[in-house]
Amino acid sequence: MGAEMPGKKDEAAETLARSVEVLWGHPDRPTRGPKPGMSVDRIVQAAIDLADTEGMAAVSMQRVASEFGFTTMSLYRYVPGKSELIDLMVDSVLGDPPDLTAIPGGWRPRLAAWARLTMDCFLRHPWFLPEALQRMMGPRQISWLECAVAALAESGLTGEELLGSVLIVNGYVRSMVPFATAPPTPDQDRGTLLIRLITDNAPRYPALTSAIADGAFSPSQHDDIEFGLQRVLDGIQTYIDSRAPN
Amino acid sequence: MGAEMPGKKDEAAETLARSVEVLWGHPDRPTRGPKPGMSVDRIVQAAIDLADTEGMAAVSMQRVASEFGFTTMSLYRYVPGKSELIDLMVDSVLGDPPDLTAIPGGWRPRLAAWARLTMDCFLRHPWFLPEALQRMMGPRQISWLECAVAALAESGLTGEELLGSVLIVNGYVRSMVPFATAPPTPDQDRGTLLIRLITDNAPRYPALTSAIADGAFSPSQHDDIEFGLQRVLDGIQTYIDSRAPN
DNA sequence: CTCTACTGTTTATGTCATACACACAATGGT
DNA sequence: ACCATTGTGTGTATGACATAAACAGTAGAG
Repeated sequence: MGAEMPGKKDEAAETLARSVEVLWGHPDRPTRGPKPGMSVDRIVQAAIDLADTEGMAAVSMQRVASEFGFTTMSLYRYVPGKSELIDLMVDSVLGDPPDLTAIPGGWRPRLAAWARLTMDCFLRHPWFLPEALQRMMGPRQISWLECAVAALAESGLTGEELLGSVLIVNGYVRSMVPFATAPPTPDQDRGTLLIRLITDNAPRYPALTSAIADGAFSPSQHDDIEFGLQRVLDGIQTYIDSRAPN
Repeated sequence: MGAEMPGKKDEAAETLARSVEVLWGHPDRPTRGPKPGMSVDRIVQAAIDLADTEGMAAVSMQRVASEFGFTTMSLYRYVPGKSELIDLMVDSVLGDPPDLTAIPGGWRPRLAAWARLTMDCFLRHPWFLPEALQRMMGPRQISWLECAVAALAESGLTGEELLGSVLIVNGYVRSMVPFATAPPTPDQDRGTLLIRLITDNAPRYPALTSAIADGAFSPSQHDDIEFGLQRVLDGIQTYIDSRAPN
C-alpha cells in the first residue's frame, strides 16, 4: 500500500509542476528554426484584453488565436494549455507592485495605499479574483505580498503576525469587490436588485431590512472601502500598541 | 438612441432574471402529467456531493444525470441550465444559518463563532468560494448575512456600519481559505511549495523571506484563523468604543 | 549544403451544453 | 369513460471547445 490511486495524484502533481514551470521557469530561446510570429507576452496580453472587454467566458484558445489571425493550435507552441495561459494572465495583470516607500507617514498610510491599489486592480479586472482563488501564486502576486509585508515590517511584529496582518487587509479588500462594482458597468444594478429582494422578504431578514433603512448598501458606500479599511487598520494598530506599549 | 446594443444587455438581464426566479421563485407543483422521478433538491444535492468528492470540474450535466441513471436531457425538466444548477448548489450548500443567540457574551464571541462556522463551510466545500463570487446571492446566503448583522446589532452601530463590519469579518475569513487547506487534502502541499519558491528567490522577496524565517506560513498558522480574527474584531471594538465612549 | 530543431497548419477526437421533436403518462373537464 | 392538455423522460442533432497527432515549410548549426 502507499501507491494506490496513482492516476489522480500524478495528474494533479503534473498539472501543478507545469504551472510552476510556466510561472517561474526561464525559457532559453532556441536559435534554430523560424522566428516565432507571436510571443507568450503578447498572447497573455491579448487574452487579458479579451477578458477585460468581453469577460472570461469569451477567452477561448480559438478566440485568442484569431486575435492574431493565427490558428488555434499555434498557441500550443507558446503555452502548454489553457490553464497555464490563465495562470499567466492572473500573474501578469497585476503588473509590478507599487513603491510604497515613497509614501510618508509609516506603515498605516502605506498599507492603506496598497489596499486601494489592490482594489483598483480587482475592479478593473473582475475576472481576476475568481480565477486567482484556485491557482498557484505567481512571482508578481508574491511581489505584491512582499511589498505589503515590507511596508508593515517597521512595526516590529513577528513574521507570522506581519503576514497575518497583511492577509487581513487583503481579505477585506477582496470582500468589498462584489459590493463595489465599477460604475461604468451597467450591471442591471445587482445591488439595487439585492436590496429589493431583501426588503421584499423583510420578515425573513429583519436585521438587514432595518440596516438598509438605516443606510446600509447606500450608493455612497458602494465605491468606498474607507470605512472598513480604517477599522481593519485600527485592529492592527491596537495589536501593535499592545505589543510595545511604551 | 438608448436602445443600442440590445443583444448583450438583454441576454445578461435574462440570465439574471432566470437566476432570481430559480433562487427565489416558489414553484407550484403541476397536477397533470406523470410523477417526476427526481426533484430539484435531489439533483442539487447530488451535484454538491459530486463537487465535494471529485471537484467542480467533474460536475457536468451528463455526470449528474447519470448519478440517477437518467439521461442528460432529463435534468432540463427540473433546472433551466447548468448555470442555474450551480446557483442552487451555492445557495443550498450553506444550509441554515446557526443560532448565534445561544452563544453568551455579546456580539464579539457571536461574530467569532460565525466566522469559524463560515470557515468550516469554505473548507468543506472548496468549490464554493470561486463559484459564489460571480453569482447572485441566494436566500440562504442572505440569511447568513442576516444572522451576523443581527448578532452585531446590539452594538448600536448604524446600518451602514453594521454591514461594513460584518463584511470585514467575512472578508477576512475568505482571505484565509487558501492558506487553511484542510489537512485531509494531500494537496501536494502547495504551502510548502510556495515557501520553497519564495526562499529560492530570496533576493527578490527579502521581507517575505525573513518573515518566513521568523515563523510565517508555519503549519500552526495554517488551520488557525484566530490571530487575524481577533485583530479584526479589535478593529470593530475600537470603533464601537469610540462611538460610545462612556 | 544539409540536417535538425522549430514554426504554423490541417485534421481528428472526445467532451460538453443545449435545442428540438418524439413517445408515453396522468389528470381534469366533459 | 373519454380525450385534450400538460408533463415527463428520451433520442438525435448541433455547435463550441480543448487538445492530440501528423505534416509541411524554414532557418540557423555543423
